[in-house]
Amino acid sequence: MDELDYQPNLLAGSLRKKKTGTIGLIIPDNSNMLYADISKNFEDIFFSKNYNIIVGNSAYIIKREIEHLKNLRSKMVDGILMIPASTEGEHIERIRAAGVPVVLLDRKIMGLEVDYVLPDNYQFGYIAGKYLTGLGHKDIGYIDRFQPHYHSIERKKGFKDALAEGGITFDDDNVLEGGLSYDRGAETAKKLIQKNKKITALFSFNDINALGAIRGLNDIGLKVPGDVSVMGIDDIAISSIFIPSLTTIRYPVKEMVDEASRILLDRIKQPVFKKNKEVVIKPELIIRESTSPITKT
Amino acid sequence: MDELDYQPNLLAGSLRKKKTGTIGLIIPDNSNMLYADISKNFEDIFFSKNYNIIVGNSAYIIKREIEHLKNLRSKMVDGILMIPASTEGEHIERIRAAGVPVVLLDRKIMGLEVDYVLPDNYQFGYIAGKYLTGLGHKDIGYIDRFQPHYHSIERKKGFKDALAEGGITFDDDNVLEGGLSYDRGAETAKKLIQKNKKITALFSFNDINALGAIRGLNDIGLKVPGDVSVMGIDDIAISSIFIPSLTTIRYPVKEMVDEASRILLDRIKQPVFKKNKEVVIKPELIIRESTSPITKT
DNA sequence: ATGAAAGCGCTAACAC
DNA sequence: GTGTTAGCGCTTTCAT
Repeated sequence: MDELDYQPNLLAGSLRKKKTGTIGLIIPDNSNMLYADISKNFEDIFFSKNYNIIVGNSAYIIKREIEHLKNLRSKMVDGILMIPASTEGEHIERIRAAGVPVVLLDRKIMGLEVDYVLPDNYQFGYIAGKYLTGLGHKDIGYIDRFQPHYHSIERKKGFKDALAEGGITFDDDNVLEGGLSYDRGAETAKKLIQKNKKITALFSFNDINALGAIRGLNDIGLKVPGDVSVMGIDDIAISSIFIPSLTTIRYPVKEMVDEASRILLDRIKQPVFKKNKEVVIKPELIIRESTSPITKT
Repeated sequence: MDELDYQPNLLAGSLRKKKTGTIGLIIPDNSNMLYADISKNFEDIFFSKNYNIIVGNSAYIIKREIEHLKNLRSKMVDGILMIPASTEGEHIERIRAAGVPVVLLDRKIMGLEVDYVLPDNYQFGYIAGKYLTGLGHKDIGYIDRFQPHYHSIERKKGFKDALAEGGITFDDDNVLEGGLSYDRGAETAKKLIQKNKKITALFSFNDINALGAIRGLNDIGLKVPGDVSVMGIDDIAISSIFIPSLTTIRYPVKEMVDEASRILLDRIKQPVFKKNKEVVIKPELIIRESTSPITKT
């Protein structure tokens, strides 16, 4: 009857049970180290709970995200975790209305009522501002996201408040929208310094960008941290490896993934939609080599 | 009959058609940038062909790999791509015998007859040897994989041959098994230099390790490439970003993924198992800042 | 052409 | 407790 190597057809069982034991994960881009890390952490947790994961990269393209969502729904996944590609929420609302639990990570979509797990964006800015002013820096360049968004606005607000507490007024002239990439970081850092030679520190929207800034400063003969201190946000793997290693604020990947997994698993067990959850997790300062007390006067 | 937002249940169709439109991907560790890149490339290709991907991280643990394979088979995936976790092949043979097309990437498992897509490991070593001797280096440190394996042995052979062509005999004393990680790279580079002060160049098993080596050399006051040239293998994202940027031999990710996808898709269409394929793809030298002509005499 | 029915391989419900 | 059957939602086949 069974010839030793039998494996049940889970498809049939799933059809019957209306549970597939697979969950969907949609991220913008697996070659972004932060997202790769998030994805790996998810996989670990759900593997231990006997779930499989279908991953999809949206590439920040809303059409791809929509298509992935459709596929996942048709494949009857038990739940979905996603980092949204845009500020559009209608398609997400739809799949949730169809009864599929959805937990969003990283970004909030205004007007969309689902479960969220977010980093404390205000704190990202606040911690950086406090730390840099504590080192004596007064003229601080700020590299903002290319198109300011909900989260970047929060970060800037926190930064501004920290400066104010140190008696320093945030100078809008020291802000440049330098995008998120390494190359744009290099470029933007140079521009900022040329614009204002008094700058002794730079705070960037993310680590990759900050690393680019260090390279850019090096290229015009400025030493980090000797001449200019640089810090970023995320604490991706490169940041500790880079020379100089980067002072940064750790994106709480593990905590966020744990929390999101817990919520999703709960929703799967208990599909009654009570009040949505919104969990916000505090980040943590990681001091390394790229920052130092002010030396110029 | 259909209230606007109907989505078909693909489970039912799959059960009938014996085609799920999902394929399995097993990699050792998605937080390794090379594998993250491979995984992203696969996802892109199969998305465009209307497949979904179930990913699993084996974490180099054979038990996990076996479990993932079981799951994938039970979920009736149409095919499987994997980077094997070990040199064990029995469980892979079994799933293939059950009629699931399997393509292995990166490593060969001796005695296992499946389709393979591999980088040309001999060339990795040969190209490095040629380039370094071409720069005039004669005393070259070699950081080998922790436990030498099929691929690392090939690499060393190529390196040796290149040196021989330059009239240099490969010195086994210049070899240390320094593992694959950044930290081990730093440690091993220091040991090598202390062992043989005449070393002017270092070749490492992979980029992460080579980057660690640069850090290690820096820490004992040696400049790269001024005092010692360093090169690696892979060309991961960090390598072009690092200061100094790393001379390396590009792991042909895109070409390999393209080829593996093509083979897998073929096998899915045409499940008759003819002769297995073994495709070997040539890597490419990427010259950057971490290497320079010899200066010492 | 269009429509009815059988069946994919399981699980849950039901009968014994 | 054990054995049988109905049915999950599709696709495919067969009959009209």
